[in-house]
Amino acid sequence: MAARRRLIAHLDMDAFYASVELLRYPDLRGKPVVVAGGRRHQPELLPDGTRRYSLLKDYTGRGVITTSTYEARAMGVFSAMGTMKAAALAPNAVLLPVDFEQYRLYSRRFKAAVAELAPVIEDRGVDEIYIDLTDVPGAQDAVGHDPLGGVRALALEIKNNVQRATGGLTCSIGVTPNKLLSKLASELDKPDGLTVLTMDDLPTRIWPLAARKVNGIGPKAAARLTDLGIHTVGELAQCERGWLIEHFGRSYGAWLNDAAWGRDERPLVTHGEPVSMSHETTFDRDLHAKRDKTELGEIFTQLCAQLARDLARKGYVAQTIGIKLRFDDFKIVTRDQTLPAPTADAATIRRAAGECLKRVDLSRRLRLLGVRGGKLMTPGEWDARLARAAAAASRRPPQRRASAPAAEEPAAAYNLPLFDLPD
DNA sequence: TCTGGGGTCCTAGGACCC
DNA sequence: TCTGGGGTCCTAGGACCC
Repeated sequence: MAARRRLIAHLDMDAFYASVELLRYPDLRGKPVVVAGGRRHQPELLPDGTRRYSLLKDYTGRGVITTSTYEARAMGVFSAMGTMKAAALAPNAVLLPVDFEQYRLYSRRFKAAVAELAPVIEDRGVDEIYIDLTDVPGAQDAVGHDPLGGVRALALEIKNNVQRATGGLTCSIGVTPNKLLSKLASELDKPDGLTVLTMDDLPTRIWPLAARKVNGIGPKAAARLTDLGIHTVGELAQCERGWLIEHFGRSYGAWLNDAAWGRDERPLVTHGEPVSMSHETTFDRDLHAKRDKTELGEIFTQLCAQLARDLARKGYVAQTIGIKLRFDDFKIVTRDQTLPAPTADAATIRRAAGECLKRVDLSRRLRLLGVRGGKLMTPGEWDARLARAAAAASRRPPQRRASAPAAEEPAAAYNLPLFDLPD
């Protein structure tokens, strides 16, 4: 009896946002299409029933490309690229606005389709998931001379189910013994791909890849590796563990060594509570705290109101309120403040965020402003915490009891925030 | 042609308590 | 009076990911 092997899949939807858009605009199929932020490029329905689309060359603004179709990618247009730069490369590509509601709808559909066949799923965002196939019936079976035939058939079935449930969307799947390798494998045969690897395939399939492809090696680490003469995963694997630890620290150095050798025992995380919620916006032009005070104040208040709405809608309160600023030189500054009690109230959030803002030097012009709520909990969790604290206090001698924090300080205790609330 | 918005996790220093 | 650890929370920044 062969030992059970760990079978972890990574499923990645192909050009997800763009593909969802093509479902409702089938006339765009085969054309270079990009999805990018902004509301000013909604397709226009003409009297004769046809649509007029915005083109990339008509775009002005500071947005970036969110997704592009494979036709647009062939012209050098990729996600995270500045939209103005993309327009220079593909001026006649069709430009569509993002519609997260629609993507979330299709996200739920494809995940449900996977769950019908394999219920152990880790959510990794709107367009990708990990799936544990280890204990799915048939996954461990050999088919003919192929010891991985069973899992190959299962993965194909998952792909078909996704396509059927979404009206034709394709995905790419990698199956390997762990999450790290599967994430790499799912990219090897994109789009509409399936790649099944074992540890034996490491030297031929993984080691030739750029180190930057590894999930966890970002632009900074990749640049440092390049400076050290390391470009591929294979070159990284040839580095001594101790040498990597010297250069990258105990934790990250050891991880780099493990990653290059395909070692990763992380389990799937099938549930999770949010840690923070935030809203931020990049202005059309850089704003100055004094000269553009009114405009900034309105945006600031709106961001707080949006955060409050989101918290309430999802049933959370936040005890830490923070702000994020990006200056015209792209430097980012954050400030935050933990409140005596959590809140989802717009005015309370606004007041706390205003306090944070007063601790920042605002002589430079601002490019971005954001508001964040952290230390999230449900109102019930907070009540339970208060009850526990009260019970503990009653068990202590009275002279040692700490004075309970005021639920909310009187408004007069706060100085006027720099960006005044409009009346 | 400059670079979005939503997140998570890690590190590190200082405060504060035992 | 001096010294010292451990543990936890708060804050700021930064890397990374989708």
